[in-house]
Amino acid sequence: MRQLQYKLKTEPIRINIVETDDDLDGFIEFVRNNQTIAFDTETTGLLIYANTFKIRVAQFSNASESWVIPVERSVKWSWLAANALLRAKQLIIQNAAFDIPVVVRHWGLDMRELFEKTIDTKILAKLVDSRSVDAGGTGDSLEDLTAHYIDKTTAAEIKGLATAEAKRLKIKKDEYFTKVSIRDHNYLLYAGMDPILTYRLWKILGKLVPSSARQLIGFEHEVQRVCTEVSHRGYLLDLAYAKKLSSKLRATETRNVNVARSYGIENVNSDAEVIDALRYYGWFNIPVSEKGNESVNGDLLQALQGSGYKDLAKLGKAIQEATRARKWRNTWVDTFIHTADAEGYCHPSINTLQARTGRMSITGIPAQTLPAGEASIRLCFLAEEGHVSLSTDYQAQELRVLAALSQDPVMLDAFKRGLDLHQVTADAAGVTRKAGKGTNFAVVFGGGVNAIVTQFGVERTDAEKTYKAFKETYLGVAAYSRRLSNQAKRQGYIVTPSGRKLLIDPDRPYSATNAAVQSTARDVTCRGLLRLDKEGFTPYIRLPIHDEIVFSVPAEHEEYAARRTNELMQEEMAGLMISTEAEAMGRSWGSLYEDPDSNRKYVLDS
DNA sequence: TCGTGACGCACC
DNA sequence: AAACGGTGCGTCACGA
Repeated sequence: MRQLQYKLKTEPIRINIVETDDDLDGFIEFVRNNQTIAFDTETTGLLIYANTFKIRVAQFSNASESWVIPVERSVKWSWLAANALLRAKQLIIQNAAFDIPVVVRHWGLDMRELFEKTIDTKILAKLVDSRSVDAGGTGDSLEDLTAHYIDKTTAAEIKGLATAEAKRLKIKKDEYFTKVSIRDHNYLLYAGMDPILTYRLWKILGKLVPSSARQLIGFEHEVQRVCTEVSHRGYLLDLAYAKKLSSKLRATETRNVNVARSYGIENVNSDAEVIDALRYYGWFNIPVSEKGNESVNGDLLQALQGSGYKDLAKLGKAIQEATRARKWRNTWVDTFIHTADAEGYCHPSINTLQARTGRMSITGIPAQTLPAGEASIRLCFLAEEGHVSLSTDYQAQELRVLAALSQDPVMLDAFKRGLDLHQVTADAAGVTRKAGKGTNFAVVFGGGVNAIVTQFGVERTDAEKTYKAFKETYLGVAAYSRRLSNQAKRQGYIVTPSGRKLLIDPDRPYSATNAAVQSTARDVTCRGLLRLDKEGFTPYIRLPIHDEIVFSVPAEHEEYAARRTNELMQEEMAGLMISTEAEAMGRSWGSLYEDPDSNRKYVLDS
C-alpha cells in the first residue's frame, strides 16, 4: 500500500492510498473504527449530470488519517466506498449539495438517508460568519475556511494546486481534474487532505455557531436536502422549442450585427469601437462610469434611438438588439441545451445559503435573473407529461416582513385591510403610485432620496416629498431602523428572529434594516419549503426563486395544488399574514407569462 | 494563455 | 443629515 505523509503545521497526517485489493482490509477496519467520517470525492468536473461525468477518487478521513480510494479503477472499490457511506453513523462533508447527489447518481445510494446523517461544514461556516472574503468574512470554500481557521500555508498549497499542476503537466487548468494520472502523487496527496481539513473544520466550527443560531443547524440541513432533491430531479427542457428559439436569436443577432457593420463597427460588444463610431457620426454625449471610463450602456443606446437622427437611431437599435439576442442565447437558451442531461432535464445548482443574508442563489438555470414578465425563455421549461405549471408566490413579501418586524401600526393596518401599500405611501405625499412604490422599495433597500431618483426614475422634488412623508407616516419603521442601526453600531451585528447572526459593516449601519428584512423573508420562504416537503410536495417542486416556488403538478389536481400550496406556504408573523397567491396555466413555465388575461385558469389568493 | 477587475444588465 | 440591500453572468481589457 502506498502511504503519503503531510505535515499540517506540526502535526503528521497519514494518507493511505488503496492500490490493490490487499489494501482494502485496512480501509474496512478504518470504517469500522470510525463512526464519524469526513467524506469527499474528486471527479472529472462539476457538471454532475453530464454524460462524461465520473467519480475518480473517494476519500474518507478522521482528524489525522485519510483513506484515498481511486474508485475509477475498480467497480468493487466503488462498491466498498458506497458501503462505507452506508455504514458510517455520521458524515462530515464540505458542501454536501455536491457530493451527495454525485454518489446518489453514480452509486445508486438514497439521498435522504445520506442527508439525514450528514453535517455540512459549509452550513456551519455560514452560520458562524455569512460574509464572503471580499466582504471581510471567512468565505465558505474549503480553501478560504482552511486559511482562516486552520493554516494559511496549507490553504495556499491547496488553492494553488490545480493551477501549478496544470502548468507542470502542460494542460489547461480545466482539464487537470480529468486528465491528471490517478496515481499522481500531488493529486492523491491533496485529495487525501481535503476530508482531513473538513473533519477539523467541523470540530472548530461546531463550537463557534452562536447560541442563537444553533436551532438553525437542523433547519438549514433540511433546506439543503430539499433543494438538492429539487436540483437532482431537474426541470424538463423543451429541446425542440429551445433549439428553435436559439436559431431565432442567432438570426436576430446576425441581422443587427450586419447593420452595425455597415456603420463600421465590427464588434458590437466593444465599447471602444462603438464610441469611435458614434463620434464619427457626430454624437459626443458619452456616459462616464464611476471609475471615469467612457462606456456604452442602455441609456446611451436609448438616447440614440430618441435622438431624431435617423442613422444614430438605427445604429442604437441595432447594437441593443444584437447584444441582447446574443446575451439571451449564450446566457440562457444555449446553456440549457448544452447542460441538459441525457433524459432532457436541466439541473439547477441551488446554494441555499449563498448571500450574507442567507438568501439562496441558483446557477445552472440562473432562475433568479431570467427576464421578468417575459415568456420566451421560460417557455423552454415544461411541467411533466400530464402536468401543468404552478407558481405560488408571496405577496409583497419584504414589505410585509418589514411591517411585521417593525410592528408599524399604519403599515400593519394597511396590509390587514388589503390596501395597496404603494398607493398608501403615494397618498401620504400626494404623489403618483410610481413614486410611492419607488420609495417603499428604496427604503427597504436602505436607500434615500438619491436611490428613489436614480433607481426608480422619480422626479427629485417628488422623491424628496415622498421620502419625508414615508418617515412621517410609518413612524414605527423609522423607530425600528434606528433601533437596528444602533444595535449594529454597538455590537457589530444584528440577530434576526430566526436566530441568524448577521454581521453588519461598521461604515454602513443603516444596512441593518435591509439585512434583517431580506434574511427574514428568506426564512419565510424556506419554512414554507419545509412545510411543503413534509406534505410530500418536493417531487413536484421545480424551483424556489426568492419569494416564489415553481411547481409541476398533475393537471387533474391543479386546483387542489393551488389551494394547498397557498395554505402551506403562507404564515403568520407577529400578527400579520405573509400571504401568497397561486397561479396555474399551461404545461410550460412560460405559459404563466404569456397572455395572462385570456388563458389564466386559476388565480387563488391565500 | 490564463485569471481578474470593471462594467453592464438580468433579477428580488 | 444622509445612507443603493442582496445576487449571477458575459464581455472586454489588461497584466502576469
